[in-house]
Amino acid sequence: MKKLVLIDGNSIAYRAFFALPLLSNDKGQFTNAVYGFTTMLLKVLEDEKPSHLLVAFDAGKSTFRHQTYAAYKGTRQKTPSELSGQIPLIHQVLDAFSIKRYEAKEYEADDIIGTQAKAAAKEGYQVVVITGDKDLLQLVDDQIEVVLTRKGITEVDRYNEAKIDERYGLKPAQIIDLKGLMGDTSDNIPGVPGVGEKTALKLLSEFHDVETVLDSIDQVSGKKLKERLEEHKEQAILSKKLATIVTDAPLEHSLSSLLYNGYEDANVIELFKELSFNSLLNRFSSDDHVDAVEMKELDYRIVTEPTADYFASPSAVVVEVLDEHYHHADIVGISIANKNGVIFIPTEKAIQSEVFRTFMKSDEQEKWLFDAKQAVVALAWQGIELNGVSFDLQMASYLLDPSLSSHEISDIASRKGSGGVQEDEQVYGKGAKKALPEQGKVAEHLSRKANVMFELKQILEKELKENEQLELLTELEMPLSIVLGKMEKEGIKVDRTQLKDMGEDLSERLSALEEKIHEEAGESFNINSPKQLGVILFEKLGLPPVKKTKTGYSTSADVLEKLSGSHTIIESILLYRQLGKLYSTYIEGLLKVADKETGKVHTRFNQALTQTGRLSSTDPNLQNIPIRLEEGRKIRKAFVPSKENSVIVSADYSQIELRVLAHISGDEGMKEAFLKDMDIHTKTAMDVFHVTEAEVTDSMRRSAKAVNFGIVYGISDYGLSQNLNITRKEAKEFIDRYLASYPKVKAYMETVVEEAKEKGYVQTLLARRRYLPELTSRNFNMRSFAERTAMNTPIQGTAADIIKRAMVDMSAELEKTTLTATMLLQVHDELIFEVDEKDKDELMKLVTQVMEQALPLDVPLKVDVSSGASWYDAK
DNA sequence: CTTCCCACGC
DNA sequence: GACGTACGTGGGAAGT
Repeated sequence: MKKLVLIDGNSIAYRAFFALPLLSNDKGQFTNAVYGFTTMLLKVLEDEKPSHLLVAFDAGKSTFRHQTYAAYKGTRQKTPSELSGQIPLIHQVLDAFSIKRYEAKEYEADDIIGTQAKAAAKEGYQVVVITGDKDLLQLVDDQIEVVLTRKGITEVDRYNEAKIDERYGLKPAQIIDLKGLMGDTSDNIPGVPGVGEKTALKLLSEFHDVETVLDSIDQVSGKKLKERLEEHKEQAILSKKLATIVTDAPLEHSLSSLLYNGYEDANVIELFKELSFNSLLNRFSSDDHVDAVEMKELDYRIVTEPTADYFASPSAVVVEVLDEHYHHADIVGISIANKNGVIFIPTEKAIQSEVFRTFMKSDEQEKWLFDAKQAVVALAWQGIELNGVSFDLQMASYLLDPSLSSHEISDIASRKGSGGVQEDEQVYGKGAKKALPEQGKVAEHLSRKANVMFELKQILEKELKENEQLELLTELEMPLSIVLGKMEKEGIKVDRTQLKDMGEDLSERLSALEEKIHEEAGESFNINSPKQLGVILFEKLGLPPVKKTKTGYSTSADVLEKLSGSHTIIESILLYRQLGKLYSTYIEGLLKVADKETGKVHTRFNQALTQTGRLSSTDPNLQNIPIRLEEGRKIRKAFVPSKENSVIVSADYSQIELRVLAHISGDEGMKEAFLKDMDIHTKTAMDVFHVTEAEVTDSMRRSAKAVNFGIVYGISDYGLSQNLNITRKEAKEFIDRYLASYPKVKAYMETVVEEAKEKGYVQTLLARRRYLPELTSRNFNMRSFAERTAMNTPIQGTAADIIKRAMVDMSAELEKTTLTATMLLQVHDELIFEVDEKDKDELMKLVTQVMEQALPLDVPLKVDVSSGASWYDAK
């Protein structure tokens, strides 16, 4: 299908200019309209996938309309110079995208579009017009659609004939009659005074068009209206003529010349850099479109018998693991780049090579990697030790800006202008189609990666230094990744038999419950389907729907809890959900990933993902094993020591975030709580409600706890109101009282937002950064969210820094001692170990000491530690 | 294969 | 006053 997209250049530029704040690049050029136009353009290319494309511009000067009607566009304000200066830049963007643009002296963009649209439709094309100008709706027919910007530039409405009928009750051709009657102030088209949209639509529904209206004035109801129509007859005809888009303007190009063949990435990247469109560069480079970056020749050698002269210090080393589940995964191959050149070694040859193994093991031979943890773990499973990692490109990229969606080598490369590396997805494919290409292609791809890493290391290291983040990388995250790698490889043992037993019990109870629920509902249905459940509850049983989701009734737990008591089915459903979750996610889920022989699960900690600096855990996620409800907590009984005579030890920080807040803000009241080791929620209740410790009621403590919780996670007054089931106003008052009780916390909250606005980012005690461009957003929500994030991230992020440092320290301590103890897991503020019983007491003492001393604050850090035969018992 | 809803942890 | 509201991972349903 041939598809022509016509873009109204001036109209979109104009919209973009007013929709976005007045941005400028480092050369002082204003770029907001260019930016908005470009985002729209990218969206159109992606959504519409045009085979033919044209952007039309107004030539400016005098068109036939001015000659017809001198006052045409007479009231329009002169285009602001900040915008007109951007038009040539928009032209440059189009040139970079190899998109044809056009302007004609005597005609407006509308007329070019009208002419082109009708001509193309005649040839059988599907046509889409992109504009902000409603006038163009008149072009719509069964082959032509008009996409109108609604608010800003991203929100659009798509008009076909049906949609126009729905909106106006008119045929597309009647749009000009509408304009003829009501006029258009922005173009200074007069229309008939006193006739607005309502009256015009009424007249048109009765008489169809301007001419018929004017011929039938005597039939029009309303004396005043009759007079006006009579008086402004000619003006109405003229107005209609002005609003009519020309569809037979002379065009100097053929339709086939609008054929769109895509663009050269390099051209676009170059221009985006010039314009400082960094965010687009990111998005752009992660897109998998059209032509690949042109590649320079790279000299590399496939080596099957590595000799010492191929290795040097430092070397960039690529250890390619195709499966993201890198435990037990095959290594595709290895590439090494250094001063002696670039080589590729097939995996089996590398594993057999003594000289390679020695090189990898050596502490002295410096190696730069991308995701060192993955390499360490994958190699360890192959019996190869990796030491001497002195730079990790992925970690570096993450620390420089955790918000970037990709820290892939190819993306970092194109971001930094190095190019020359294909996306992994382009080389290997994705999903079911993922496969290994011939060795030559793999060798080249890996070699290019290694080669570019050599260059990128210098660039990112320099940026880290400028940010004073190099130490964070080399002294914290990189040592930590080695520690995490060991923990992942070690794994934690789950008792499969116990899980199966629990599973059988659950499964029986679930069947019984299912039967009961179907009985209570009076029919059988899928309880796991929110859609079906909603119909049963709110239609069949007639319960009041409390909340709606985008797609129907909400059946979430908090909704059901509000309904509990109104029908016995509710409680059954809540229990069914609870048990169902346990069964599918935790019993089945864990059994699926537990090694059949060893019973161990080997999670992967993602160290380069969260915006706050925390870790995350996948396959399985061991950071969300149930604890709150006893039923679920029992799952933890299945997590047991892997060795004989050993126990599980759990050590968790008590209130680490609030301690960090007390330290950062320096608030005396809050510090006092921790210096005196008081219960923080009780202390908060005392301070907020101005009562003595003895007077604090359960409800007061619960509210205080919810506010403390809110502070730690950066929730809004709305979030707090939901938590406490109170009104938003009450929640806000509560927060205000809290801040009044802790004045330095209030001051901190204010200054941190101010500073973040100035600098563009917030940071933790150990210089972890998070950029918050939304702080200057005009959208209240986005701005508020950014403000809460600014307050919260230094707190949560510093807590993450602290436990990370404790892990690195603890690992070093364990290596120094003869304790038979292994670190197994981290759950944000908790560390889990396995230890021989004889060393239990010593380990508990050591871990407490290390964790409490990890980072000295103005208040003490407190660690609760306990042990038991399973994770459940270590409480 | 993707999106939505829901639920678990900190 | 509207806006739609901590960070993650994963399972099942349902729509493409």
